Amino acid sequence: MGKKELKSFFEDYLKKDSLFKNKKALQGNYTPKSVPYREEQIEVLAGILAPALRMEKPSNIFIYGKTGSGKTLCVNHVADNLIKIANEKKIPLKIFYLNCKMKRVADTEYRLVAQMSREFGIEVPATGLPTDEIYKMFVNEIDKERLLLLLILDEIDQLVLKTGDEILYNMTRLNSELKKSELSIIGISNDLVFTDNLDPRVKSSLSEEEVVFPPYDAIQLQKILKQRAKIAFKDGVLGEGVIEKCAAYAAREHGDARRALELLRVSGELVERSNQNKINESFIDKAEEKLERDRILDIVNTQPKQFKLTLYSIFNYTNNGAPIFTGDIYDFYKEACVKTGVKPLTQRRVSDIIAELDMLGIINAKVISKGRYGRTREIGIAIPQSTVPKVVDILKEGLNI
DNA sequence: AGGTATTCACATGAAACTATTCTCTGAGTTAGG
DNA sequence: TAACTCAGAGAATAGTTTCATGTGAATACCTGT
Repeated sequence: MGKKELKSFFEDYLKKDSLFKNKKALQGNYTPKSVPYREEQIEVLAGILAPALRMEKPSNIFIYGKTGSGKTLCVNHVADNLIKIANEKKIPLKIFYLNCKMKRVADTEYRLVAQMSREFGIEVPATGLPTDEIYKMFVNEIDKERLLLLLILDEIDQLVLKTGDEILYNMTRLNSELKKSELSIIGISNDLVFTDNLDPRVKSSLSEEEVVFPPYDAIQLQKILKQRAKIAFKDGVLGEGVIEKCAAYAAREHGDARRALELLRVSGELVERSNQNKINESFIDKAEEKLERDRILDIVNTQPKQFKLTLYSIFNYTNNGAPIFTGDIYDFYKEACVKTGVKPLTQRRVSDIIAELDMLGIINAKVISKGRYGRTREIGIAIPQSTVPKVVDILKEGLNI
């Protein structure tokens, strides 16, 4: 694009009306005024937490539900209202929201407590102190005066997966160390069977109350989408059947409302970019493709070198149609290491890396037994053919091949 | 033929190690009184 | 003597290695017919 055309491109862009009235309504962190189809859960939550306003410690709560079923949204909704009232009535209530999946923020015991301490204005170093030391600091700080603490731990299953369940035991035990203040925990989990392999002591004290968020069905998703679309888009932009299709796609994926909204937003963006002014069904397919491609490219881009090398080996090792096994990949990988001057990892480690790549959904790696010929993983590529070349390019670039 | 014992090629687990980043502590050093 | 510097000990964390144990089913090997 030449200089002149570029200028007129931007000018044209400005002249064009946007399809969007308020794009924020379709973005992940948007908080709508009401949460449809979750009245029941909100009511239950409110009921459990309400004693906080009388300075009585609310029960610990455990919340289950698949991704995009409105867990976080509802909890925050209730928490916001609660804290508003508490502030009005001058009740010493504090609510923390921590997402345990956030890398380098709250994904270990130390960091969790450190993060909470920071919210209280205590300077805590990122490392160097023993964990019980910062526990002590935290306890001292919150126990200075009477205080009710509500700790919302989002994606708590990830935390336990990484660090074990004693962390939860410690958290629940904190109450016995606190003289004046009290602490309640709200755990949010995507994993429905998460508590099954939890220490029974932890389990019973943590899930005094349980709230389940069932997935939305297609009809409910439609209503939600309509509500948001009304805020987000200008009138007459949405074509026939668009909402329905978005809802159907998301319903297929265990009723993930977040995904449905994302789909709608990206469709809108694609339409805008192609200089049209109406969203029709075909754009939803394109949007889904784009979302998926972006997700993959993003994952691939952010992997560490050894993961990239392993992935490169998987994409480049061909056995003309025959199934591919861990051993094959490891051999290829070792050669690739020699070529790129990287010190090869042990097979043990590469095996783990393959398992992790499988978890990320880039490859399929199924453990199979070949009988007399051993037990291994059968590896296949799990991304659409059309994105493979692009991924290989990224890998080559990242590895200087 | 039917049954069971082996065996392969890794998977899976646990522990220990390496390297980096950061704190704390106490010994040694410095500079001002 | 107070303030400063700096090395050494300890922590947390991420990524790995080492060592040990587990495992599903195709084959090898029996056994009795």
